[in-house]
Amino acid sequence: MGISERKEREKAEREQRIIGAARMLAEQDGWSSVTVRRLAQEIEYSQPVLYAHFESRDAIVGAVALEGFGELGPVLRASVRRSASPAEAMEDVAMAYLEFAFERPALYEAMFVLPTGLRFAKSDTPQSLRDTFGAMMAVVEPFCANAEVATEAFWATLHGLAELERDGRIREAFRKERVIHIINKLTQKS
Amino acid sequence: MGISERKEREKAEREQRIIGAARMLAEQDGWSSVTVRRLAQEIEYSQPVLYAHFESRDAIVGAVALEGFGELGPVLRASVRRSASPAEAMEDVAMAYLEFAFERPALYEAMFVLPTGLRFAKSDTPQSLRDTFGAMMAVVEPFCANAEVATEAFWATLHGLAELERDGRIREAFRKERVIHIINKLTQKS
DNA sequence: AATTACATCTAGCGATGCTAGATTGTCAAT
DNA sequence: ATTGACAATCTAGCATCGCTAGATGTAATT
Repeated sequence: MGISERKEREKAEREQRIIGAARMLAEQDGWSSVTVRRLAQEIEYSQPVLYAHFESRDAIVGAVALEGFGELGPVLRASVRRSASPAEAMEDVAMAYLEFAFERPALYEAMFVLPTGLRFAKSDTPQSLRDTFGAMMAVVEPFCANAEVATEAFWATLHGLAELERDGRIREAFRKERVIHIINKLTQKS
Repeated sequence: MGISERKEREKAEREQRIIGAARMLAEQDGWSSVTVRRLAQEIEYSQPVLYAHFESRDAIVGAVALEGFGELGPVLRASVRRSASPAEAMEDVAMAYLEFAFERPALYEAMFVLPTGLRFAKSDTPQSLRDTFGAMMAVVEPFCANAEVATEAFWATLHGLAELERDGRIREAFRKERVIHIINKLTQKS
């Protein structure tokens, strides 16, 4: 039965090519230019083939988002300097989060702005996203009684900073100042 | 020369009807169902007429956003309880901001998520948006040295809370807890 | 060899945003 | 009053989008 396995392998490969093409095109020309036709052309198949892999265009965006979730957690963990104080660790994570958002704007957009058909409220939250949340909680915990609530708030702050800066509502030049200010406040005991 | 004035008046009126229809349809069925054809039908004109008023569909979204900016500032100012302490004032503004976002999700989306073609970084920021920023700065100022940076951070936090809660990434039930936690931190002196 | 099942494509549907060109209506000048 | 110019408005259509039904070719099964 090596044949069906080969087919499965090929299918998985093709699926990855779709996701890769979508991500590349999005990062290059923005998500609006990621069309099903363009993707089909990129993987050298006709359009209906894409629908054998994904239910809709949104689902493709979702697959890219999922890839992003798989990367963000490790990036955050790796960002913490060795022998950093708890407050420094928090600052490292904050800066790393923002750099992630600005260096891969299309990926970040897929993860947090575009409709992807992914569900989060329930238990079907992808493990990689749970990990990301965990990475943030690790640096928030030392300073807060209710770590979960505090992490949600921390995350929201970072997301807001990323979004408002991305479309020019707050001044790019003051990114570091804002982070310093916030970390300073959040690491006060109360 | 009353004629041309009447025409101008009628044109302004029609423009307002377009904006109103867009806002209503968006709040009712989401922005994706606000199409130029639907709007034309709503105001009982053909589609090209809309392009005599707005350069593109995005510009219509922008006009709705602008209307929203005109409302958010006053809402925030009015939210501060009489004889509230500085910390309480900050909490009032935070809660009012979130309630604004959740009670008029489509309006908020137009203001802060959708592409609108509006510019913000420069001096052409609409006055109403400056006012909104001012309303937030007023409650942040007592607690921070660099009020501008602190306000940007505060605003970002609120925006992040609104966005993450809107698509189910953080728990709706803990909204108040998150706000309390944040206000508690931000109002510590440092 | 005939038939079934599967993989893939061609062609097209109903939308979308937007626009060129025809058509109507409204005034001013003769 | 008639005509002509100008502005307002509409009809009709383009290119593109996401998506899919039905045709076509290919491989596996009987």
